[in-house]
Amino acid sequence: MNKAEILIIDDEPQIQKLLQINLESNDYKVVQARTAKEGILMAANHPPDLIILDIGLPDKSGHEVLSELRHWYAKPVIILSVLDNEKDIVSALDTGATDYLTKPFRTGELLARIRAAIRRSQTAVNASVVTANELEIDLVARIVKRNNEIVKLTATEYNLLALFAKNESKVLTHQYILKEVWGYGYQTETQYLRVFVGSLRKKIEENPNNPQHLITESGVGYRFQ
Amino acid sequence: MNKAEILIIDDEPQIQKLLQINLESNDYKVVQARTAKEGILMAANHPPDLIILDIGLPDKSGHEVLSELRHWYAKPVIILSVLDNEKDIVSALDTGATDYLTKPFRTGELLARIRAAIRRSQTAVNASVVTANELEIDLVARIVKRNNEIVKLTATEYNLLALFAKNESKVLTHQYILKEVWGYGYQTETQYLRVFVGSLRKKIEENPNNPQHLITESGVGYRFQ
DNA sequence: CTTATTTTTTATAAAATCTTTATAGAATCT
DNA sequence: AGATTCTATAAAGATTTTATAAAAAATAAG
Repeated sequence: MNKAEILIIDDEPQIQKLLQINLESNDYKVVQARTAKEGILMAANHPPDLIILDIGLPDKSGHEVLSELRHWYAKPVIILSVLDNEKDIVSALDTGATDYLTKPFRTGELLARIRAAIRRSQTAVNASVVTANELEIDLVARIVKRNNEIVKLTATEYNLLALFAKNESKVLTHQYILKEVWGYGYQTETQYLRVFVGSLRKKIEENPNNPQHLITESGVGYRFQ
Repeated sequence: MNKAEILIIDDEPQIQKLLQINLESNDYKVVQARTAKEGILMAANHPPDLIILDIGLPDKSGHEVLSELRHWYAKPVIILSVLDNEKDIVSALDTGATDYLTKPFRTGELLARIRAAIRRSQTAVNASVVTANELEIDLVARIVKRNNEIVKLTATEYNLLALFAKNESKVLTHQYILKEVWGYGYQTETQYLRVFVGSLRKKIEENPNNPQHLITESGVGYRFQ
């Protein structure tokens, strides 16, 4: 397989250097931009396999860059931010960020998230069957199996799980989930979500009190892995 | 049912070993070949239920092997490749590959795809007789037997059951069923469906109150198994 | 033309699912 | 540490969906 190409949009030289060294030693091809304008231009000229985007850029906020990118760029965008600000995170994810990390971050974690994001973007398109350990979700047949046995799910439970499966290991915000599963206008009914995540966990988790698949991201949403 | 037999054509010993262990522990019988020539010979002498074919073989490209196989071998062929190359994928699928996976692959996913492929090849279009335990549905002769006795069905009942049989273990939505059996414009007549599913159950189920074949998927549709 | 069969409608009881409320516990913030 | 917000869970109530019988209408058969 060819080296995956990663574009880093960040104005801090230390971060740039750190990322470059780590990514290159992990066999990624690295391309760098220091401003929003430069980054967008580079992404447009030669679309990379993944973009790492800093929120605090000199010329334009990362949010704006993201929303601009998302008009035509479908591959993963991972957000970096010095702020551990919930509103910021939620807004970024809602705009279409694949993942987010707060500085300072652990390099190992970043690499893992990059791997996960790239893997997903490669298999997502044509994979009709999503598997996660003992779980198997067939998005065409609309059937969920656990240890090869069919799990009986209600329509809403299935829709919810399918949404998670399509966005494996990506944090989905409450708002986004509610909009996708219940429809526009239900975005404030967070309690629905809690109830249904609860019943899903009872059906798909080994131990629902210590979920391994449906992970709570407090204040933000949920993540499926 | 007998163990399904899988032929692996791959020259990398690690992959061979990995596949062998995983497949055998999932109750498949595994046969192995290390070259294209050997693989074709083995497939011809004793046709397996599925072939896993590596694209990068020492003596001949997997594409050639595939096209040669397809002259007489109709069962699933899953391609493995180190290249995540769209042109390659398209070309393989066009030559008749059932599925395509890039190395490194997740074992769970491969197993799921194998299951899906085998299931499809057993029931899909090419099968004119679908059997489910004591039931036998001959789609060419339009005859349904239960414990070897002919079941008398009306035209609509038969059309409905045939649709289910062609889509075994797949959830079909009300809308879809209505469109297929009654035609475009009947998609809201869900009650028809209930009535006919009811009468079908009386004819094909051991105990119509606890159906084993025609399963209700509340809020969505029905599933035949 | 009459009768039998099949399909469509209507009505209603039962089952399943979804929504809402209440409350206790966990996580996060100040 | 204490206050506040967020999360999990159970359970009651409301709503939707499903199953079934049976009548009415349409179609086919004799």
